[in-house]
Amino acid sequence: METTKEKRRQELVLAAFNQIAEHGFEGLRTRDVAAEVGVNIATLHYYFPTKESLIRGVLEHAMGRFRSTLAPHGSPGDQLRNHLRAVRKLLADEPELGSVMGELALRSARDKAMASLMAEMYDNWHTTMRGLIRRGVKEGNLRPELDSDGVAALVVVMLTAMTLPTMTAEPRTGQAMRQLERWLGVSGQKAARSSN
Amino acid sequence: METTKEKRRQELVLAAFNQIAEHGFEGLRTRDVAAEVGVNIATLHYYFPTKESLIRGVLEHAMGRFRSTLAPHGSPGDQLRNHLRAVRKLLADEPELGSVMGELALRSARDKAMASLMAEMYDNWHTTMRGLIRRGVKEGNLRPELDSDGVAALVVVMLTAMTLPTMTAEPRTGQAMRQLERWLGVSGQKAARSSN
Amino acid sequence: METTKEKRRQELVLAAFNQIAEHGFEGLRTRDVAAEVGVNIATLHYYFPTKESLIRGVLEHAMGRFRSTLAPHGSPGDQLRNHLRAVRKLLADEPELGSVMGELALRSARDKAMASLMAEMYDNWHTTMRGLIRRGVKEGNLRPELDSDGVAALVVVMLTAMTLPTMTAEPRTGQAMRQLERWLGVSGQKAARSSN
Amino acid sequence: METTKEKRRQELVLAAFNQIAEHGFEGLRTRDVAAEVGVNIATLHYYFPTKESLIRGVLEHAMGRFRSTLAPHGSPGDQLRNHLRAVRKLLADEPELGSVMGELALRSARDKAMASLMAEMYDNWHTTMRGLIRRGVKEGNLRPELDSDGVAALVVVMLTAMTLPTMTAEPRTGQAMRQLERWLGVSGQKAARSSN
DNA sequence: AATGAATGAGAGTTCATTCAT
DNA sequence: AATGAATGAACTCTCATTCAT
Repeated sequence: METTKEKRRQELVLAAFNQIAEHGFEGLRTRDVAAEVGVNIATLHYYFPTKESLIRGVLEHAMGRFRSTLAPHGSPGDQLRNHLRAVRKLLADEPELGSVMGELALRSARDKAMASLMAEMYDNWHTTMRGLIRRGVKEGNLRPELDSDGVAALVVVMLTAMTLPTMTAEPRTGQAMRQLERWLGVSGQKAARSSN
Repeated sequence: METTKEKRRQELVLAAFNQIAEHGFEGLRTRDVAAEVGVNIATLHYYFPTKESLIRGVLEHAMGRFRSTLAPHGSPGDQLRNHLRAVRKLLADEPELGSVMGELALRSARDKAMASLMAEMYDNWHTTMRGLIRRGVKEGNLRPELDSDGVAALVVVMLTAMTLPTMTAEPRTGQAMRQLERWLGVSGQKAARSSN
Repeated sequence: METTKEKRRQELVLAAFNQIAEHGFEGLRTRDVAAEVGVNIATLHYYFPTKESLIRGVLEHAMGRFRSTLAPHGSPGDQLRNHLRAVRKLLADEPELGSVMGELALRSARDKAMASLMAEMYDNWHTTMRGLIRRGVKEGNLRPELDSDGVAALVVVMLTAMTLPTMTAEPRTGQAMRQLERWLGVSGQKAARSSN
Repeated sequence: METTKEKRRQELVLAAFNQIAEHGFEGLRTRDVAAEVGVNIATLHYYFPTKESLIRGVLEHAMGRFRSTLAPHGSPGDQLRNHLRAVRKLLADEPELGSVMGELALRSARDKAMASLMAEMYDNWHTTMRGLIRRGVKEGNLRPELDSDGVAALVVVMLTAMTLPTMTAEPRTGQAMRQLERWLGVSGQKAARSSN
């Protein structure tokens, strides 16, 4: 059954994800991954012929976790603020996601295939942010003087930085986020009707 | 000779640094480190009894590379801008430094001793930035509305993000940096007399 | 198949036994053990996770070799004499057993787990001997003046001494054994109906 | 100075002796020996070119420790009893001596040079014991029916057995010794006037 | 679809020994 | 007479991968 097969693959990817979160790539052992799922090491290789292919699966999974942080509801300003907060909440709720993304980011420096996947993701992200800012400025709910490219870049960099475990430590991240919101002019409460 | 011994230790640390930059912790092999220096693997263990102690040496070295980026010359605003630029230049000139710091940051999540060293460094950094901003505001060469803690946090986070190899890719970093300078109000050229 | 697995374990234990007999613990190399069986070193570790666990296997095997030397047939005097001779024959036929027991005895001084196993074995042995002597005296086929505890101790010590390779050298051992039999009063020929 | 040199050699031998007693040959490390004396490992090699030569030194030292256990005073029976007790006392006072002799005995199985030294020692010992017994029997202070060769062999075997750490554990050794004395007819107190 | 058994290649670490000083 | 520095050769143990079943 296709479904069963896909399910097992997913289990293995999740287990690998957890292992990377806990021990880093340095400590990733295929045997431990198999053990966490409760299958034989040879079974893992049945689904993922090489360790590398398993890691590819983890990358896809990790990137997918961020897809929900961009909800197309409300004004551009709202969307921007909500995105910032959603990312922050996601990393607070699943700190492992930060570690794993960090590991993947570092690894991409040595892995061309991975690098191009990540570059593509970052480009999309940057473009989305820039579009949001432009529309926000045009529609009047973001400060008019904002340089859309610069701000988009800063937002992406900031959010990425937060994936680093070193950074996750409060209160620094919170302070930095609030300052960013202030500068963006989206710092209002919850469903912000903020107009500046 | 003390010097000779210290020199060899330094050679080994540098070689390890390079290996980490190139292959990550995942691919760090003591044998390759020794080979890069041109000594036997047993010689490496003569200077660093364990791989772990060698890594500790790399951490110290990497942190030391950043010490020169804070020069106590000029107004607080100048110092702040110069620091931003010095860090960026350092990472541009030595991209390996970014990778290695990233690797160390990730590793610190699993290594208590390393974590406390890094935490200490970040605290000092934050405090220094905050002091600079406060004095800049008081002396009138930084915008008066700046929240020193928030901005200091944002600066630290931003600069840290730049160590990630994924981020190093232009043009994003440059754009983000310029935007930050603009918000800080230190974006003037060279010896900035910037008054905003 | 359970049998196959147990068989391979046994092969490895036997090979380790031989290596210890030939080279002592000092010269025991896991690689040589694996090679003697004709398997890869990793295979050895598949069956015995550590060298220590392999040694434990050797200890059990060696102790097991002695179990057959106590046959519950005949009068206590017969049993005693037959035991003496069986041990001596065993050591004569398998001199390696002596070396290995010697090595194990020495090692037990530094290995608590091993020490307690050996202590238990010696206690059982002593108790068995004492029981034999007591019954022999009571039933009248051993000299009445024998102190069961002292004699049991002496027998155990004597037989143990014979495991030392230095001692194995004839004619000393034979002479000592005959003298012991004489004192015990069990020196008759073969199926001894000895009455003294 | 010859004396100084000899002294240092002796220090090293003693340290090696201690190390063997504590860790066996298996755990004998030249570096630890040098460290115990407080000299550099290269210095050890200046006095003993190879580990083997150092071990030879330990063998000589250990054998020498037994020389005092044979005092030519009193009747043959006295001498015999005193010898038994002196050996037992020596091993009780210096249990390390037992371990080391055991280690040496086992090693001699693999070391021809060592084997011949030990064989020679045992031959001398046996001969001495036999002479003592013969004279004791002739002079009437040892039982007349004793077979000098058998008894000498048994005595030597018994005393050797006591060097094994497994055997050192009371009360077995004491019981065995007393039984031996009883059979020999030398079990009287102190300066025994025993005539049987 | 799943596994037990096996392995080649290599990992970090150790150790007796050497040599220039 | 003594040492710091260096090394070759091993050592135990690990790991991703394979394959017959």
